[in-house]
Amino acid sequence: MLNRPQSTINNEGNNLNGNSLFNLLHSDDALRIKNEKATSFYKKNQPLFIEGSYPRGVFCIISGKVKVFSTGETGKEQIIRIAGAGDVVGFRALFSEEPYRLSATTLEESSIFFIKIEDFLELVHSQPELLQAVLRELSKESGERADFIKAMAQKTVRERLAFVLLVLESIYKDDLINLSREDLANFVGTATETLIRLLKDFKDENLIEVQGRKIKLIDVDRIYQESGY
Amino acid sequence: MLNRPQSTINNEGNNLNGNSLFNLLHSDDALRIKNEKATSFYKKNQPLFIEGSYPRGVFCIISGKVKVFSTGETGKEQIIRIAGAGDVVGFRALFSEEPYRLSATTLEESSIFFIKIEDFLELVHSQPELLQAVLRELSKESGERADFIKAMAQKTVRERLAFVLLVLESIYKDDLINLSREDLANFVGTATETLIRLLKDFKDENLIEVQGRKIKLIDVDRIYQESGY
DNA sequence: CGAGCGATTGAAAAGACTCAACCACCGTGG
DNA sequence: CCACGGTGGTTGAGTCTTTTCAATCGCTCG
Repeated sequence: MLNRPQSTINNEGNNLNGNSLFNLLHSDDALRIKNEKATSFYKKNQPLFIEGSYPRGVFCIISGKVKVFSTGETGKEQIIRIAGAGDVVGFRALFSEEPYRLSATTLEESSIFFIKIEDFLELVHSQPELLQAVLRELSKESGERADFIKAMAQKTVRERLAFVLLVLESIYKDDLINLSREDLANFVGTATETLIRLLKDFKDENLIEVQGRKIKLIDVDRIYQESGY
Repeated sequence: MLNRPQSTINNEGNNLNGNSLFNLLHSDDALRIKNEKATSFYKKNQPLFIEGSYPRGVFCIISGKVKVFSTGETGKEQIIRIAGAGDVVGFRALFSEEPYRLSATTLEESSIFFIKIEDFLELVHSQPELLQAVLRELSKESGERADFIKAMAQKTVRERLAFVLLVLESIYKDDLINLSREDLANFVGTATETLIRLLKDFKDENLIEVQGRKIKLIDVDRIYQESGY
């Protein structure tokens, strides 16, 4: 069996075990009670935070999807991560004493609970497992980003698309991948037109099926091969 | 005055204040005594650690330069970071319970002290400031890497070269930048030939001066403009 | 129905890479 | 002391991927 990059860029890997950041936060009783009220519903395309502003807390995604991105000088977004249910977003900036470098926006209706910065930091410093989880998550993120840098520098657009499709599959799980062509292009790091042409190639080669804007992976093994890993 | 990206990719910013990871480690008396013996001299091109192996500790660079990189399927290296005196290398993997994703190799004769993983972790968990520094450093690294991803995806090679030259200047400080053309290309994320041609352009435009393999920045402000930030 | 946005296609241009050859420098060994 | 070989640096030319720009299409919404 191929060793697919399921734990890369997104952090699905952690969601399965109880020690993930999300699970530790979510299973905290006091916090949960507090958060019965703190859980909010977000419509599509609502921002959680914006590049340059200062962090006020962390966001735990109960359901829905969020894109985390940075906007270039030309206005083009580079998506760094797509987060889904069980992911925690926006905790990096809490420790760096800097404003956010990235923005986060919902991609679909989402249910998200918010933990205030004071509460979060207090928890982190009072629960060793939580601290451990934060350190692990941060480290993992940093490592994955190094891989991403290499991919951007050395891989072709086609290879990156294959890779991104696999990552997205692990985030969308049973659902079909459902992203605008532009967002998909901004994740792969290419022009929208190039992305569309490559998607068509993939379809012609029976690697994927396309249903409107939705994408279904047909031949995962071959897509993996195409990703060049 | 332009706001140059001095604190990006490398971590020079921290070296000036006493709370940097390096300073906290270096000023720890017990550790320092222990490390009188643990400080080693490395020749040029000696590896500190290699992608895929398991971490045994962290490396504090007293003097010299180290490249941190990942090797692609084709054998081409992508340099993620160049570390110099006052930098700490190899601590990310300690917290992620993974093998190293990156390799590190000296670029010149270096003097480096090594802290064993047990000692390091014990210190981190007994000294709040040190923990704080680790969290800050990890966060900063992750944020910088997000920027790097965007640069790779959206900027031209020329812009990236300008940017990398500024970063390198902050690492080489008073010295001239002294890297092989290949390493420079692998940092910028381009082919060696392309890099050489662009360097020539920069020279013709009086942005830099070239002395053998060494590079001197002449017009920093204009280089900054060229970087597209 | 018309406006507007996202998706798609085509054609041309540009940026960057590859390949191949050549040069320059340097240390080695005869 | 000098020829030799090797490595890193440089140049040229051709190719290819990817981008850009322009135009069209299809659909939804007011």
